[in-house]
Amino acid sequence: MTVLDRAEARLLVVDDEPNIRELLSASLRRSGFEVITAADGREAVHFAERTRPDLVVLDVMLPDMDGFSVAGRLRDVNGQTPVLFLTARDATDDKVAGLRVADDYVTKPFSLEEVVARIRAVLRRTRGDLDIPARLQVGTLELDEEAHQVWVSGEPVRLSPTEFKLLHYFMVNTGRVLSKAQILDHVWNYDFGGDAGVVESYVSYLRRKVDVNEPRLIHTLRGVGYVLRPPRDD
Amino acid sequence: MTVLDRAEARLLVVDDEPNIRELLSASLRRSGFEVITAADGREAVHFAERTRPDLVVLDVMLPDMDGFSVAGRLRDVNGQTPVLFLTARDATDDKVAGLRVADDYVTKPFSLEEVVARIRAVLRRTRGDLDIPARLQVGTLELDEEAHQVWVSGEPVRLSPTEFKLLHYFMVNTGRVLSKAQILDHVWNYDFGGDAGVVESYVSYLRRKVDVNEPRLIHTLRGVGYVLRPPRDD
DNA sequence: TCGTTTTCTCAGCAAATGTTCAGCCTGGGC
DNA sequence: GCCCAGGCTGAACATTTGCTGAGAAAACGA
Repeated sequence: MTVLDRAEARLLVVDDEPNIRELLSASLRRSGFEVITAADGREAVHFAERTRPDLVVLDVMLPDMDGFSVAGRLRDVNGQTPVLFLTARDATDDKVAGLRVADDYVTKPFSLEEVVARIRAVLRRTRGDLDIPARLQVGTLELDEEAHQVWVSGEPVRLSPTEFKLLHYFMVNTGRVLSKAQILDHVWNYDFGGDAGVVESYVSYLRRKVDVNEPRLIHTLRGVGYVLRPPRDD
Repeated sequence: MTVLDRAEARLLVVDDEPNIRELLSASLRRSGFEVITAADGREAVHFAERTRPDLVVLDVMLPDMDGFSVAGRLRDVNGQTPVLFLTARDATDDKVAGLRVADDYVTKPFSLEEVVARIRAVLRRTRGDLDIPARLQVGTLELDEEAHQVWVSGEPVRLSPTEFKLLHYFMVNTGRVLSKAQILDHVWNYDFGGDAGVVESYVSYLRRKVDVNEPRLIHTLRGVGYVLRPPRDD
């Protein structure tokens, strides 16, 4: 993902499952964030005190204390740190009880695209962060993250959620080659079991809906992957 | 969720339950207010002296002193700070009598929409705050918050309380995508246990009553949520 | 109190979306 | 030019999502 000279923001990732923690922190670092991790609530509060993160990604279910208490403590310690909750898809009770205090939340299993998008959205809202653009543009292609809308040469285009996420991933990585495996890892949920064939299907859908004019923007690199290239430097 | 350059007003939120305090302060901040919190009467008076809030949201039942005494003290200290009381639904007579001291009150469990609306109304009344519009308009849709009335192409429409709150939430967030969870969290009481199905029902009711003309204003974004979009940029 | 309004749930239907796959196409090495 | 692995795409199928009408239950008002 985007590589920046300086970190966009400092994040604290809190989850007791090492897999998830690693998955998230690696991916978020690649997206340009500075990342600190914690495995439980106690650790989270401790690190938050010392490092003053700009945002906390917090699993609702932790071994020592539930996420809401942690969020409360964090806010006691560190003013109005925004919190993005991670929660199981069917955690109905939790939602009712506490998710409203969250600035946003993502259900497990999530896709990395989704988490990054939510983090950016929250930072944009809570800090009015203008370094994080809500609107992307490549050639005649425009994408508004907040309005969840896409235009081709000014004409609105309807995309399904997956199509939208895929296009967004391409646009954030304009000019960078993305392998099918990489795309699968970022755009699809981390528990997706299928093979890279889906990616081909969705690239096909996208081209039909979004890449209709010459010069083409989405290019195939045989044996390597795909690139979204702006016009003129093909 | 409106993002503002400056805070609309400074609020002091007083409640001994941490959950409620967090819920309110997170949500009010998201609505553009600057928020200070206090857990009991003593703290409330102390903070009010120092920070001079524009309005105090005050739970009637506090561990150290009852809300009315607190309100009295606040007024001794800080002129005529308006107060919005929070009270249990089954308020007995003495309480109701006391509530006449309040500029307004909201019963628990409340919906965030309701609290924000009341706060705005009180600020409008007591400060003549013109930054806070009482009338919203989107396309041929008009909503008067104060008169609690809605017109479609100039024709008045009868809405139930929930329908009204939902429409208001849509209109305040024109152009912004709202997920069903988000809608549930803001428009329904915080103790609502049901699922997002109700939202679908109420959107259906609303469309039938207020979104009868082309072009449609309320759009469904499958898998994402709903948007109220003004005509012409679909 | 009784009738009316409102809220909420639910199930059946329709439509959109996600996934797989087989057959065809194509670029590039030989 | 021939071949073939890799890529493309239409079709089929499964799954998910959203819409709506009907009705039970609760709240409200006279």
